[in-house]
Amino acid sequence: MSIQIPAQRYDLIRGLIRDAGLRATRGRVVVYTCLDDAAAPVSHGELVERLVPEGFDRATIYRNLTDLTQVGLVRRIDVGDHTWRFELTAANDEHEAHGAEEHPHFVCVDCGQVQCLEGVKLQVSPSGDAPQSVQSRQVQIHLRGVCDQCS
Amino acid sequence: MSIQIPAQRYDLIRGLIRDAGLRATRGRVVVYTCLDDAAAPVSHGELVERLVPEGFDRATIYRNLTDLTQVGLVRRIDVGDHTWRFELTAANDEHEAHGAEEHPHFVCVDCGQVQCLEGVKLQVSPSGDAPQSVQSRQVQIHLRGVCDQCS
DNA sequence: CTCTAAAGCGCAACACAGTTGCAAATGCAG
DNA sequence: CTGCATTTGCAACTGTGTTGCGCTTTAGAG
Repeated sequence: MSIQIPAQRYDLIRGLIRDAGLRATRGRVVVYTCLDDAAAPVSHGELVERLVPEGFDRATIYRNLTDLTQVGLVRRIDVGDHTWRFELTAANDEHEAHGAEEHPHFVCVDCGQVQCLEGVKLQVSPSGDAPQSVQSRQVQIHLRGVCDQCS
Repeated sequence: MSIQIPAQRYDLIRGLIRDAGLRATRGRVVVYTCLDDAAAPVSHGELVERLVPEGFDRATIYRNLTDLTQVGLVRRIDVGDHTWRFELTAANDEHEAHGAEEHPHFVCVDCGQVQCLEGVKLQVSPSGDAPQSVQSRQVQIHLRGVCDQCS
């Protein structure tokens, strides 16, 4: 099973990568495509399994993932099993539309799905020893548990 | 700086470990004591750094941590940096430093330091779309931001 | 189209937390 | 005190993540 990408889609993705400020190499387009096709966040190991037989290198896949992460096309998460998983940020563009206020993210430790929680707020006791950044809500809030589908 | 534990405290901890169903070896008492003394969850690596010079072995420390975790004296958490951290469970914490329930942890995205947050609670709106595990508080809560020292 | 500097690639090796097999040492029940 | 199951120390290994370096490719200028 080799990697076949329709020319139109290839060029579209190529454009996304170049717009982000990276050179659009075949490796990057293929990595991006794999993430796009995946239903759930993908680990480096899974991509290696899939792409090394196609002639791509472990290190290249790794660097492409981190490069794409650095320019913001991809998000890197750790669902608790000590392996990084990657997913397109574009696919979850609603994140940006949520408005300025920081909302918590729920990560399923089983399937890795990330979900935004609008109805969950922090309640910081004034007497607390919490850092400034917590008190001023300048923090990312991650809840790790099992999602309804996986439980 | 060597490990000195007052006889009274040593025997107390020894008793806790034996009550939990484990043999109270010196290594286990020392590991437990270190966790008890720590203000924040401790990683295996940190304990190794601390205890190997005292003559303890990496593997022994590792196994003691997992043993203590298995019998419920210790809780193992993963704040997303690919290292396990260990802290005493509230049930047997004489210091009252930790509340009864599982508390949120603050992770500095700069220096990596982890801190326990006692005065921070979740507030889940009943109308929300939050998963069951969130509503029943069966989740680990992580706040990621910059700590006071790093800001 | 051709050329070139910079960016990216492949290889191989390393880093690092976590984990295990096994013989020797030790806690503890009786 | 003794026997023996548990625990330890050592050393080696796994799997994921990471990097140095010389070669190749990309993208843009000419």
